[in-house]
Amino acid sequence: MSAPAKTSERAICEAVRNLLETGGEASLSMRAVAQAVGIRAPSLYKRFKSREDLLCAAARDALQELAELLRHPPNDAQTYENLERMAHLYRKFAKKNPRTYALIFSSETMAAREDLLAARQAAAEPLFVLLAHAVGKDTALPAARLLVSYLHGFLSMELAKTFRFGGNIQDAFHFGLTKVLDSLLVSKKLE
Amino acid sequence: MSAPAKTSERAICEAVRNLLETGGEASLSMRAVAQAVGIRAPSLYKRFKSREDLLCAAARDALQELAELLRHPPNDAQTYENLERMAHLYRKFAKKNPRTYALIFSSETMAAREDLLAARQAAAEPLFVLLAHAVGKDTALPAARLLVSYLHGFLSMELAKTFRFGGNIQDAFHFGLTKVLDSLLVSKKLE
DNA sequence: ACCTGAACACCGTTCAAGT
DNA sequence: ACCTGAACACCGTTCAAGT
Repeated sequence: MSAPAKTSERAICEAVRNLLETGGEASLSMRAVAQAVGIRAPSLYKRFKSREDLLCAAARDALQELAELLRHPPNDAQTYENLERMAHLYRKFAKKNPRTYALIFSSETMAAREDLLAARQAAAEPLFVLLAHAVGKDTALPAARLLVSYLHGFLSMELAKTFRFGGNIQDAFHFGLTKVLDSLLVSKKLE
Repeated sequence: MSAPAKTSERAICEAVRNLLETGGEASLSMRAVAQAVGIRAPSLYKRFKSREDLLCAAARDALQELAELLRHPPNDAQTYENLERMAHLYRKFAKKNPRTYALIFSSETMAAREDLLAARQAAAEPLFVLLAHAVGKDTALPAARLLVSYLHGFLSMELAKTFRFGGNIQDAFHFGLTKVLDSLLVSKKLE
């Protein structure tokens, strides 16, 4: 006879993300996660083959949420404004889920995990499409790498509290974003 | 009678960095570090009050090395060329010490550690000085934040193997760097 | 002062046993 | 099929004892 499932993969991912944001990685023991969803640690291994697998599932969950967020820009606006808007949505997501955001990019856990690389790629897709349309296929790739590098770098440093000389951080973000977009879309913007 | 010191803080930091680069964070147990310098784990606590302290010391060590590397640009060159050169030195350091580089910026361990924030600031200082000279005091801060965000973001993604669509990565780095520097120094460059 | 072995509470993971 | 308690090897850390 089947023991009824007390939880679900979905609920576990949610619990992981909540625990992570509340208490940091240190609070993410298998026992703590299990308790949060009302089971015991060994049961988690029926659904995830290791702790790393569990964290990756939570990261994938967050990446899907991010992809969703970026998927539907209002397409009546200019390319430039759409890119600007997506950048601010990206920042908003990172600031709302700082530790999950760090998890997504924690190289040690995540590099070389095919599913996660694909999920990151999917999240970056709408941005890539906009850029391809704006700068042409030839430069779309390096252009995307510039924009994504700036976004990730800024957020990474902002969340790690590396910006310590005051000044308005929001303004600094917008300043850099404008420089990056301008440098990529100069000709486009003048049309 | 004093038991003679079998090792030094210096040697321990070196061992930590070697172990880290060789085997990743997983191989960085207190027992493994101790063994690498010929002592037992409890002795490490005479010098560092916790594992986190030990990792921070290694990170500080690496940051000092980076600061040294960036400290002496040939000042007969143009500001633009100096910035370009520093950016490539920064990338070279990160690629040579990928896991140590990740450690330096691992937010969870490192945020809010005053000594590390100061060390990061010291490493960024020469870059900041060059920019202040180039764009003026008013915009030096956001300009530095843009450049540093780009550098860190690009390296962070490159080391995490996030760039998966081929294309020459070195070229992409230079492409983005040129866009960033141009957008900041347009007027300067025309002089 | 610095080093050590023994011990503590904790962790990820396995496994045989229950329903 | 899913859940469980007991057990394993490991970990960071403490401490009393050695020199």
